[in-house]
Amino acid sequence: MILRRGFYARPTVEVARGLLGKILVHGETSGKIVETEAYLGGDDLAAHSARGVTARTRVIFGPPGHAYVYFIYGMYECLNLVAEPDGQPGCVLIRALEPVAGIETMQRRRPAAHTIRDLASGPGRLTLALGISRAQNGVDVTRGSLTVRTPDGEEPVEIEVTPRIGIRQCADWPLRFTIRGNPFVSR
DNA sequence: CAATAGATCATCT
DNA sequence: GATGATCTATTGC
Repeated sequence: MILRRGFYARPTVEVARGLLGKILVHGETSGKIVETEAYLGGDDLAAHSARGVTARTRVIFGPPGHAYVYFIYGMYECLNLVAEPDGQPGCVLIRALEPVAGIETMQRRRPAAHTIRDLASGPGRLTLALGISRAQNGVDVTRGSLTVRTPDGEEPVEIEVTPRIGIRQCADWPLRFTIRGNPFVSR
């Protein structure tokens, strides 16, 4: 089942928690989402949307259920899914996946990864493994080649909450969500 | 094993 | 002109 737009048109934190355990699919490759972070509107200064609408951040303010892909550190791209109703900022950073399908393709795209565990355990890693780039910025994630689905026989997940990684502003806000004990969570 | 430097560029000041 | 929601290779113990 592909997640419908209504799933994303909710508060960002609920979407971030709800995405854990879901399957991110791009072409022949897919992986289970095991780690997310919420980036809010308002006074969350760590979020790209904190300084208002710009050429880069306009998709965060757009309709939910779309991909926000940005380029960072001159080398890597990171994937977010837009939450909140149209007009309100909020997005969820996908930080780590447990590879499910197309593993050989992922290994070809990530020669530096020597174990399955390292294939997609990080924001920059999973975009490389799934072949996601800025070409996917703004695409609709409820249809097309990039989607999120509920797994067959979905199991309940135990969620662990911690501060977000790699930021300076609001560094102690508990907005990082992981599946407790899952070995594919990044370090 | 832990610490750190280097890669490299879009975006905003 | 500085900085950043990172990753990797290399150095040093």
